[in-house]
Amino acid sequence: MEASALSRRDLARGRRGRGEAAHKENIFDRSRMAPKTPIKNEPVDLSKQKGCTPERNPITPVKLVDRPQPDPWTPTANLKMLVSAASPDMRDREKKKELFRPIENNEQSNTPDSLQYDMVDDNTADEFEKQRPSRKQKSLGLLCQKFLARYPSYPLSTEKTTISLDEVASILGVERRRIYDIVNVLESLHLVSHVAKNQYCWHGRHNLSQTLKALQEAGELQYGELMAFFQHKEQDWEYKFGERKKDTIPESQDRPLLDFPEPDCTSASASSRKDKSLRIMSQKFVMLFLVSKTKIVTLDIAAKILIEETQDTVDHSKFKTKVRRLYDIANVLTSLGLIKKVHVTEERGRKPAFKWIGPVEFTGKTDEPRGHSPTSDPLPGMQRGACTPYQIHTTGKQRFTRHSSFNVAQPSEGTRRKVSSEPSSPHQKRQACIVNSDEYCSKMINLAAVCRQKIAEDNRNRTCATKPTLSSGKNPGANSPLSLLPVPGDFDFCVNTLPQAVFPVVQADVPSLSLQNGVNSQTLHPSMPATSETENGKPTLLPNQPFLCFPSSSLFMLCGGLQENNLTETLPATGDGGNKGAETPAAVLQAACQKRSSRKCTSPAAPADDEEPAAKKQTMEQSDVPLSLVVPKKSFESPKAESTPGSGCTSAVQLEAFHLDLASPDVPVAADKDSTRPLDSQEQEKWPQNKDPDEPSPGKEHISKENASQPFLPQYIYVQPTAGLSSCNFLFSAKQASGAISLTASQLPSLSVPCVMVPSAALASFPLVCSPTIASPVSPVPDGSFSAAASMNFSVSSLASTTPVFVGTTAVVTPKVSPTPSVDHQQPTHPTLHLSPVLARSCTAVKLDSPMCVGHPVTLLKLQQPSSTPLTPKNIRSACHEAFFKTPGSLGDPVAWKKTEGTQTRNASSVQRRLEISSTSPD
DNA sequence: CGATCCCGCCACATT
DNA sequence: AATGTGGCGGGATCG
Repeated sequence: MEASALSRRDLARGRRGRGEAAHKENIFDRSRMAPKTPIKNEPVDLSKQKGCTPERNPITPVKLVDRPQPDPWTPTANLKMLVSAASPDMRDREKKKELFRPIENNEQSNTPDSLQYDMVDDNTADEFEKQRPSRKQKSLGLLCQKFLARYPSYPLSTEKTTISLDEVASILGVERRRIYDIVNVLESLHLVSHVAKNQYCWHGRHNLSQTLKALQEAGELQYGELMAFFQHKEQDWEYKFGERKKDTIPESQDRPLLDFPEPDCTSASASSRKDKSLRIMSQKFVMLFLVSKTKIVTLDIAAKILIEETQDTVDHSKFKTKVRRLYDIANVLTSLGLIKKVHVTEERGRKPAFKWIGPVEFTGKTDEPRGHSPTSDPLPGMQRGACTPYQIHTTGKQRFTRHSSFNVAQPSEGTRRKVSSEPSSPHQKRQACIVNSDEYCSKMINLAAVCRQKIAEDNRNRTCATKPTLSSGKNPGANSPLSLLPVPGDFDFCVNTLPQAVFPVVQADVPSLSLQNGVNSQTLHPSMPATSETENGKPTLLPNQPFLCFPSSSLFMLCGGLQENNLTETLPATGDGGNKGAETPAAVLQAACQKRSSRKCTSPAAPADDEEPAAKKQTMEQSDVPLSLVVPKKSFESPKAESTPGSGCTSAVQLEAFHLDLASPDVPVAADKDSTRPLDSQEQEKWPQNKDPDEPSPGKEHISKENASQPFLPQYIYVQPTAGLSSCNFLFSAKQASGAISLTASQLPSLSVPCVMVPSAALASFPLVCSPTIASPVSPVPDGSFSAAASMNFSVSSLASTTPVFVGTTAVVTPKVSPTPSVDHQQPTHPTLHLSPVLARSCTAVKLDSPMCVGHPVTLLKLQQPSSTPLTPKNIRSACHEAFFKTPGSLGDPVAWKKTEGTQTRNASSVQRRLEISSTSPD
């Protein structure tokens, strides 16, 4: 009866026609149950639907769980009954919830809803009409509130509440589909976990802080990387990358990286859909908030970011779709009280945005790998690095096993998960994945924006380093590819040369130059394997080659010059700073770097650091501009469309590409280089490229060739590790520093190019490390993780410095050696960067195998700090961090990577993949 | 009219 | 093949 009535109404309203048929799912037909209550839910009348006559009886066996049949609605009848019974209660809740709602916009909507609800009962159909109408009542946010109302925020650990989707759907009177929307978001925050088919386990908010923290960390890292990537991308890469990426990325990596490596199950294989999943989007979205200083994220920005694609412009439709999804997510988050809707008025106008109103404490998180961070973590243990997230469950309370936390955790994942009871649900896979590398673009964007803001502020505040960046002009000398690194003097980065080569910098203190020098000095030996490792599988470092490691952010810097361009584009919109153009990039870089470095490094170690960081922080905070995230419009994207769909992001790919190159020199590399060149070229040219093209490693060769061919070559190639890999990023300077070259030439032509590895995770924390050369090629270690860790460690320890370095390609830093190289990073004076003294202090060469890198063992120079921390590979959490991003597997085996092979890029962003797929459809 | 976002088709994943 | 999941976007509502 009612149903029909309802349906009519609906129809009348014009609801979408589709409906008619629809309702397959479970709609509750409460109608039958209680005629009168139209209930909030909508009454969909199933009856008509599809032919079935629902009315048949609602009562049917409920499918609650099973839902044997297609006609769900009927089955649910039972539920309905329940519902009906409950309905009053429900209503109350709802009302209450509404109250809750405030979170969001609060006020507004409530009343109506509630009223309506009430009305419903009383009135009949007529009223119904009234009632039902509003969409609000049906809104996902309201639904979510209802949903949440059913479960305690902090359930006793003992009791594990299982949630039956069908049941809930029926109770709430909605289709199951809607419940999925809610649950997916909740799952991304670990409030629930998917236990089995239709079954979810309610965890409540116990882990929320941990989760958020993890997300924050992940977000930072990722972004950082992205940023770096971004730059690259923008610069040259775009196109090239795009292509490469395509190649590489797609397949292999995809998401695997982060995604879900779930603990056990996951094998990673499947994931197809999941990538996109709302779950992931949700996490990313949350990350945006967490990394945003302002805590405000506009929808469009978020959408852009989340559209990994990179596609620029891309489809408008896509954008729209993304936005729709974001609304869905936002509604749930709002219901959770984590965000609220706000409007940001920007240049362009007023834009819808959401502000994070949830806990931020963890924000402070430290991520540092190193030690436990100071920050207060709620959860003990967790924090360390990436691990934390995982732990979440474990940590204390929890019983819930099932789900996974972020993928990241690989480590234990399995264990944990299983723990729970679960049978195994196939579904396990799904866990939330944290972002992956994919989104570089988006991240980049964000980061850029953020950085930009920061920078701007920073600039204001401090002058020091900032600007230099891009301006390319700054140090010509510096320009050298590596030079970048050096720039900063303080920065952390250390350069070391290998035994042979040494970077003056390091030792000297000032490094800035060192890079350059280092470069020069370095010798490469022909060997090269470094790059080549890829091929082998093991990476070896080149002995002589210099390496630089720095935080991804740093990388950013490196690209700086390039970036600028890009950045500029991207950033433009933002108003804050004003920094747009050149500065921006730099700023960004700085910011990025700083942050990280500061955090990580922060520590006390470097005096200087404190200052700066603080300043930065301040700035950051201040900057709050909501917009921070604002992304430029698509600027970044546009250009390249051609390249590939995925082009934008490529970071991950790059790495692979990189590897590939080594392996097979041909192609890709060149391309990259080309692309790169442009940027740097100017400055770079100066440098002579000494390298020889001839020899050595393929990769190098390419480079060298290019160099040769082109004088400028300055570029770096950045490889992002993205996914799995370790998080290392490599930068290669296309051209080396002249000096390096020279040396090289004689010795190692092949290698001449310096590489920079940056572990993403690690990076974050520390500045850079450059090792000019590495000593032995170590075999790739099994523990890739370690390597990463190791690197990190050292870096961390050593680097106390906070300051980020900027490297602008162009501007970059001056080579100048600063007087106080080491220590004061900060001196205002420095033009650009500061080196961290620490680094300078001692760099030891360490060999790391970086897993990331493909395993080849790279030797990093370690800086010893005063305290030298041992680098054991493992120890560091940095490793964890890495892991965080990566899948375990990746970490572990370098080899695997290779296998991955072709892909190389695990990095590739899933997005890209998708894109590609779509367009191409690889699969 | 733009912002929101409900609704449910339909494809993919899993069983 | 059935069913669970959930991407996706049309188009209805809201403001």
